Amino acid sequence: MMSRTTSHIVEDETMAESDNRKSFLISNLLSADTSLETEDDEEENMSVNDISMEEKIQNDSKLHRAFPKPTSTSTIFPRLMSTNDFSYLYYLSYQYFAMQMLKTGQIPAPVVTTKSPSSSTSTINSSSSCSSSSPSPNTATTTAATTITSPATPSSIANSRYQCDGCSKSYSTFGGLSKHKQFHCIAQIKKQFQCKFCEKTYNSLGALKMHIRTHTLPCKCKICGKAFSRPWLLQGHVRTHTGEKPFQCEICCRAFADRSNLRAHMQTHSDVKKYRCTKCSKTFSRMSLLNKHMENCLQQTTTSSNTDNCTSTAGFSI
DNA sequence: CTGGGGACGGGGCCC
DNA sequence: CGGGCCCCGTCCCCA
Repeated sequence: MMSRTTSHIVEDETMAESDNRKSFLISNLLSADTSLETEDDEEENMSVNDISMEEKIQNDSKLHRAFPKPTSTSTIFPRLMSTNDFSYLYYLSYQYFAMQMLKTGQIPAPVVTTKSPSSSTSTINSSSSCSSSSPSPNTATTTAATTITSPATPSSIANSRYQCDGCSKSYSTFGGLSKHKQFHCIAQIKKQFQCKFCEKTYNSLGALKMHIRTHTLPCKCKICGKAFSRPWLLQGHVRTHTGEKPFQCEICCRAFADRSNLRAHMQTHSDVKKYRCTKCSKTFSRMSLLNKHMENCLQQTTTSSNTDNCTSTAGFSI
């Protein structure tokens, strides 16, 4: 809930009055928010819509009565940092603040950072601020907590942009940046699924969890204690103890404990192997055999000043 | 050196 | 979302 002591907007009001004001703001601005929706969906073309939005805010007398102008940056920033559960007001206040910066030429603080997720009651919901269809403050998402890098020089104020620290794309509104980071920025999305044990990143949580198993090795053999990342790997290992070979060659009836090894074995029954050297057309049942062959083939071609065939193609074909 | 088997790793897909 | 499975691949060893 909003703190009475930290809010400059509702410090003299009851919470009921605050809710009424919130509803008033939202209902009066949803019409103007059409441009914001367009902006969020069309990330690269936002400047025109932003100007339209700013003009609407600036010229809306109802808005000014409900949301009085701050008098200086010293009164703006504490409110921005503490208005934690009313993201729509936060968005509007920041828009208003940006306009004042444009007008006065004042230099804003270098960095304005939202509260960290550790303080759950003070997390600013930036995602709902850019979603006009659901302005509820209860839809806060920690992924939308972002760092806002403000322009550093007075000359750049005129081109006030919010830059993504993941891919360096810039946006003219905080809402546009928030939505970009939450849904579109590959760098930001990948950051969410980065392995804590190594540098690998994944597009999904499931893939990351699967990878993490290669570090934690949760499957241990009861016989020898060796650990594996997946149960079926352990299952295959246990076969080395039991001697079980469930995969049988249909041609020679030889049995294997591993399906991949049976597949490799099946290559031995084929006249034309799967992996072929593009230099001499010799075929091999395994990639490793082809690689070994190509090393020798490369040496031969090196001596004959033809070094490009086997290595450049480095290929295999069926 | 070559060919083949054994053991294992890891990403992706499906249920 | 997690487990099972498939597929591709690598490394090592041996005949």
